Amino acid sequence: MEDAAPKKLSRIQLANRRKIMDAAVSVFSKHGFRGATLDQIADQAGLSKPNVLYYFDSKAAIHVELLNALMSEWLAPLEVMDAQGDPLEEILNYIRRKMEMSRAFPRESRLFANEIIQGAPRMRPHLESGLRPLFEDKCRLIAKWVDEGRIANIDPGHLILTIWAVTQHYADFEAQVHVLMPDTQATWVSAGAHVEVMFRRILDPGAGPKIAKPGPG
Amino acid sequence: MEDAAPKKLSRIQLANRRKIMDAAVSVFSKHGFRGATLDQIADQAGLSKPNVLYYFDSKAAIHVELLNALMSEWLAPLEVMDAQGDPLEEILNYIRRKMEMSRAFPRESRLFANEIIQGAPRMRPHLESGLRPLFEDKCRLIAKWVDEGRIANIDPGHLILTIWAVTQHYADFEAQVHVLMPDTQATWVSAGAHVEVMFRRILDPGAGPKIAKPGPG
DNA sequence: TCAGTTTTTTACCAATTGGTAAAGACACGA
DNA sequence: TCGTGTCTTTACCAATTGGTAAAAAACTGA
Repeated sequence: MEDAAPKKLSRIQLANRRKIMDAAVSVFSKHGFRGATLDQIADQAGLSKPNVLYYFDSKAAIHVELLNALMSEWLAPLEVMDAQGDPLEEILNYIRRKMEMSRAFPRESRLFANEIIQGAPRMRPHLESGLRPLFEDKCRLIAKWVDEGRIANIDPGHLILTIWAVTQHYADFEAQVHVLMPDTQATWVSAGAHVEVMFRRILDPGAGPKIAKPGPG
Repeated sequence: MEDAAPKKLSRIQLANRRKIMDAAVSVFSKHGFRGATLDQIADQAGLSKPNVLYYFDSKAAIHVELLNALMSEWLAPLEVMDAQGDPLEEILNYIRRKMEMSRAFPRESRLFANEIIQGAPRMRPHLESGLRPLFEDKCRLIAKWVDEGRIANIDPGHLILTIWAVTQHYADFEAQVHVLMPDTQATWVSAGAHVEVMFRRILDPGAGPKIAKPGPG
């Protein structure tokens, strides 16, 4: 119903909404939803607070619009994982894309991380309806590859969680990583090499089935 | 100077301070520092707000005392990693301890995660002085094991980061994990098996040096 | 140019926030 | 029993918070 009006946005509206969204990514990712304030967002966007509220109904509205807008972008790399391709390369390409996203969009990664850590109060419906079907779909695909012996035996769900954990860690925990590895640029390079080597070892079917798989038949 | 007074704490003081700390873990881990309020902490502790401030100077004081008190507990599993033991078992035991901590103390894990994600504004000194030396020490140990060929060739620093990322992910992103794997108990069991298999594959020296190591000599 | 619309600013709230002052209730040894 | 120190409550702030009303300004097409 409220989606029925396809009102065109003027040049100014578009520009200001983008300014606000960009500022909101910074502020929400740095303080979480409760810790972020409209004044901070308005400041960073270069607008007055009432002016921000002229474009968005409320602080919560900014937050959900941000999450919704970013969700599909965030899931895109997983969506392109293709049943027709070479299993190892498909998974490694997914990992490479996720690493690149962590490097290029750390604020966005931390925005999601904040929301999830704090219990996903505003995003759970989206997780159920958007993330879960995709997750289950790709789990089935990976399980098939495992069954066919094209990658090593591994739990598909936990594999995906592990990929998220490792790749997003470099963005979400940047502050800590930076303390331990001060040369940021070198860290990203070596991190890329590390995850590549690591997941090759995990997925290489040549290593043979170390764990008996209680498969059908 | 302020540490010079070893004032004994009465039974009541001890009990109430513990109540406050426990409540603070819950509130800070759920909302981050900025998003948490003294009223929430007081409520959850079953005390009035001024009474909470009778035991702690300020909201910030509670937060830093929490982080400081938990820091050493959190690092303990890494400290016990022993140069004398079997490399693979030492590392796997560390991983098992970290998994157990994530399972048993997810709030504490999220408390740290919030602080780090938000830039570690109140914890950076501790990271520099407490975490970094330990991290570097264990990196040297792992590097030695790699040099001796007792585990597979891998970047020690990134290995440790990966262990943190994977183990803490199950606690920090519990809300998301729960959406994707609703049976919480089964998830912890399968997760334990998964990380064990995974890191065995990563570290098994039998796999041979897949990457040329530009070592000395 | 000018009426009509969109955008921005100014001036406000009421509620919540972290924190204080001071009086009152309590504990406990002499 | 009393007095002294510990603990708790009540009653407050001043600042910040998310949000509103309405006037002012800027832009628009004719």
